[in-house]
Amino acid sequence: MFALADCNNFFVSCERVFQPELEGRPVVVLSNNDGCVVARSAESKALGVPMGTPIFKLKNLVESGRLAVRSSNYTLYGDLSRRVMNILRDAIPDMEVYSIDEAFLNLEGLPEKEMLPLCRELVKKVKKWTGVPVSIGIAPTKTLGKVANHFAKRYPGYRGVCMINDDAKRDKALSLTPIDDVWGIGWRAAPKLEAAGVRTAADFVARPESWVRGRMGITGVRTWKELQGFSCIEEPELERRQSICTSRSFAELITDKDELLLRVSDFAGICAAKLRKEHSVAGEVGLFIQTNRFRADLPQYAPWASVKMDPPVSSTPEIVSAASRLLDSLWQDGYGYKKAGVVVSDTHPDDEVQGSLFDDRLQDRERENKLSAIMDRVNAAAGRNMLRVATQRPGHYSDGIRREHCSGLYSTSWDELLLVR
DNA sequence: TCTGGGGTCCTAGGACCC
DNA sequence: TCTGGGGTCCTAGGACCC
Repeated sequence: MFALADCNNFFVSCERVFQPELEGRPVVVLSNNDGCVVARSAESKALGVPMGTPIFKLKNLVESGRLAVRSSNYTLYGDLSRRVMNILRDAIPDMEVYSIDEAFLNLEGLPEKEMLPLCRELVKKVKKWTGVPVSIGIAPTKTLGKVANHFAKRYPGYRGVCMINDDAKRDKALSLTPIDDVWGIGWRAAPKLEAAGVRTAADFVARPESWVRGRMGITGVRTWKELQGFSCIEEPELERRQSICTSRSFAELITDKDELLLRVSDFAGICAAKLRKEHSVAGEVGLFIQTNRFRADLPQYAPWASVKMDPPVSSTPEIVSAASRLLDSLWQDGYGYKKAGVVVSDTHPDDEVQGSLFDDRLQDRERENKLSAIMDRVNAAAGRNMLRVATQRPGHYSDGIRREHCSGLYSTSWDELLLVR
């Protein structure tokens, strides 16, 4: 059996921990650059605010004081997430952290009658120790755990925990679950299924496997089996990420190449530091730049390019310089750029790098790696970007990114305290 | 004026191998 | 004139997740 622990309205709950005046009010948290709604309190859902709404569409609600707004504060959310996960891990060490606000706990070996009391205790403990409300769904597969979790969240009678542990409960739950609420059924597949008469998860499992396979491929069949209690979604063994992307939208359109280079260099530097943090190197560096796709009145341009790195690298100078060369190749005058991103991919463990036969920069490379290691140490102690490549931007990473409703640095880390203005 | 960021997996088709 | 069969690897794009 799995237990899926999922924090309720996580970003909003984090804001409320330190701003209790937000309790009981409609609240939303916005995406980076204050673009659109990425988290809603129960009260704002009740107001009918859809997920992903661009904030300008909610102007009336905000200005009339009926809706409270916060910019996203990922330092805070990351901190609280870590605390919640530690409490869960303490109880069930065999845990897979699935995202910032949810984790699968493997309950194997635990007697079934102890599952519900243990999870109820966990819900109370997380709330008491961190202030974050969490719900838990218990079931024989991950997909059913999601279903159970929905019920735990929706109906207070469950007191935060719902368990699906026999056929009768499963059938009932499936017949009450709309098909588009099922984990693994996305916005493309759901309308097609509905058009074919599949309105609930129960309708879906009633179809033959071949029908599902023909329309949705192997992934659809997996969901179909999981809903019937046959576990087939494995824990990803990947410790190392296969790609790392750092991208942002900008508050203003950027028309100056040097200005964009500062941002792109900074994104590249962040990617390099992230790579080193997980002891990886990347065999490819990519860059995309984009104009504002919502401005139909302006010319559009959104190119992508990448370059192979042989041997694979993780040093800041090398990745920044690769990104800079890519920008040279992509840049076109006459456009206003709204967003850019650096992606490093084809990652390998840094102790398994194979030297290149034609590497004429071996010595430089060794020096740059040492330099990067020193940068990491200094920046860990003295604050992010204290040491940087000259084309990286000085100042705080949120400069040039809109954050007009940001909450305080309640849980805060040293580097943010140091760099905040 | 204002529309996020960061990932994974699957599939189909082409290039290439013997 | 005839012009196989069976593989792997890579890539781009689609779909999904939070």
